Amino acid sequence: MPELPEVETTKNELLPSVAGRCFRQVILSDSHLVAPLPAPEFCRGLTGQTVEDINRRGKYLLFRLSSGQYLIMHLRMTGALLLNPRGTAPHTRASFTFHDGTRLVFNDPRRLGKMWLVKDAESITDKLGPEPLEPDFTVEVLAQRLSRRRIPLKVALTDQSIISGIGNMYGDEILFSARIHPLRTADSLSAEEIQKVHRSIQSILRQAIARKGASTDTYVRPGGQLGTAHFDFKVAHREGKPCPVCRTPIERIFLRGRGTCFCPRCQEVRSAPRLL
DNA sequence: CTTGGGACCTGGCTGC
DNA sequence: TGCAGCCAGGTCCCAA
Repeated sequence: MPELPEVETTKNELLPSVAGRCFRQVILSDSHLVAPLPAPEFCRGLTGQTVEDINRRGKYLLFRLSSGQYLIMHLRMTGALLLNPRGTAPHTRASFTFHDGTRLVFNDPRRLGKMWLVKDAESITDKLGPEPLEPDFTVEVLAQRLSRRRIPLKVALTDQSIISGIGNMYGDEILFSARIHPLRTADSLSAEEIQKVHRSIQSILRQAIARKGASTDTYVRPGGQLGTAHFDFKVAHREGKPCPVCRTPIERIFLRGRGTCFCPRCQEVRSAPRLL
């Protein structure tokens, strides 16, 4: 599932082939993919515009256009962007052809992905919490974002309005790296534990970006290559397998209807569990 | 404030 | 072998 490292990789690898290119033709094969304009107006509005830059905010990709508008994309569960794919990808939802012949394809088997053409990117991203890899995301900022929140830490880490970019699998990896139980409430952490969570957020995400993301499911890089971050996973997607540290079988519980994997020995509930 | 559930969506897996 | 039914989880929305 595309989370921050996958979206960051997609942005980085799209940029050299897309920046400075002008849209010649836009074809939508799935009209409910786009908002707020109806599909025909979306295509017309994009045609003739040049991509000035691509940025990432949380799990969103922001294409800044020559008109000052933004083309915004969210890959949700199974979306992927492909550059000049060979043949016809089976789940093509949108196809963008640039003036120089470069082709960009939005592929999405489950059709949960979304695209917007808007004047103001803020209208889409304004509810997102801070970027966890930016220099202003300090330990103090994390402490403040988690304070007075009586929700499980796992739920807090994956709440896009508290911190942006972390999803289910990296949330599990971060908690294992910090050796903290996913059910500990966000407001129960000691200063030392918050420090550990902060370090883990940055190291897990940075390492995953260095590995070009995790190809556990449908995620592929724009050139079609797989990411390799999932080879580093210690708990995510590893229910029943031995913990790489202590060999205890990895457990899986449900939080907010989402599976959460952790090591019951390395991530013991020590103090102030409150939820157990 | 919090939790839980449903909705969206479909390929791939399970079990009969 | 075939097919119904479940599962995956990012995001939003609603009820309690």
